[in-house]
Amino acid sequence: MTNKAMAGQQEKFSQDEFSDFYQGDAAKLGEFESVGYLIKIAAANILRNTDNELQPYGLTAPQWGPLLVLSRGKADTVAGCARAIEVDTGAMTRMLDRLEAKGLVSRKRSHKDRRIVHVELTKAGHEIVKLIPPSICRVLNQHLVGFSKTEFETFKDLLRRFVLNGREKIEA
Amino acid sequence: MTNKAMAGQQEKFSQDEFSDFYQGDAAKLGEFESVGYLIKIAAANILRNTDNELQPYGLTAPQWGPLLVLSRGKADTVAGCARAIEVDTGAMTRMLDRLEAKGLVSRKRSHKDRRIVHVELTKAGHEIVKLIPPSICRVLNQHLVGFSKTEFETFKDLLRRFVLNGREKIEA
DNA sequence: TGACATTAATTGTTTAGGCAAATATTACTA
DNA sequence: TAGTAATATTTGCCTAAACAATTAATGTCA
Repeated sequence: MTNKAMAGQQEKFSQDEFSDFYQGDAAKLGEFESVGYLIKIAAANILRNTDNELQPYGLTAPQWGPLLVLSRGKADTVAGCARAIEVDTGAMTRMLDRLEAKGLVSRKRSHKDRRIVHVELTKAGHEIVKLIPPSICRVLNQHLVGFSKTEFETFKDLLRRFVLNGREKIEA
Repeated sequence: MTNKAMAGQQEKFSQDEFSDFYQGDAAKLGEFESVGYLIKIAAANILRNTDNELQPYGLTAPQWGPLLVLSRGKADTVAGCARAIEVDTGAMTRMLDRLEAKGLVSRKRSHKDRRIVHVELTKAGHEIVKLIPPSICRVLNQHLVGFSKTEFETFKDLLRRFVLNGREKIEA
């Protein structure tokens, strides 16, 4: 593969490891040299393209998240959905308001624990959920045109590490 | 690899190139296997961490963009700033309202072309701009801990291609 | 048991962005 | 030159997310 494997013998000497990718005066922060900018733009583009894909179904991009979470049984409460998608519970309450207004989900208070509100897909919700994954896949595959399988795996690996690095900082 | 690669002999030698990274039923769309999800989370984390860094200066994360654009002379009008940051001109108008309210920028109508409103940094704006790049750099470097220089370059390359692929679709 | 902490859900307030419409001004072109 | 197209800015309306505060219910522990 890369010349990286060659350095494997030294390994722990991090011959190539670095910690000052960006320096104080950085003249390139708002450009294609900045991973921050690139990620921001990438996220915005995914959002727009997904919005376009889902528009025929009357859905916005952020709305597919809760629907899929519910349909896959990953959560069945407001707070559960919020955790699954990593958003505020307040944001989730209002997101579910909108989905409820569209007749896609329904809520009812739990009897066992009266703090909890159970959320479930309506019949219409179940119908629409089927249409979502193909749309998402189309968008993602489009963004990945020209990627090799190895590049795809590398990309995910780098993204995961990037995310986890940042997370430590948050919870510090 | 898969039986797909066998057909590669006919194609353009793209032995490893692929086009179905995600398939119709994809069970992993909201997880660490989805580049869409990863990018969304990455963007959100950058935003949060940058917010924390800039909070001492009374700035939010999205606000540093216009300030830097202005300070580097990349734009000096509302529409120019909007283009530089790739946001709506309506959003930029209101962003500049907020920055103006904080006394960081000022606006005045052009004499030559009376459609245009020129924007510039105030004295306070120039002061605060100096503090921004180090903060951004800290955040990005933190996210990149453990990356080798090659991985860093690879990461940017993949992100650029990912972005450009999606852009074609938008403008289609 | 009673005080205190935790959890769940909601609501208010703010920032932020997208899209569409309205207005004003300038550019282009037949 | 008249009429139309394009550009710049603003505003209205909507979605979305964060943070803080509130309310209600449940858990925990001395």
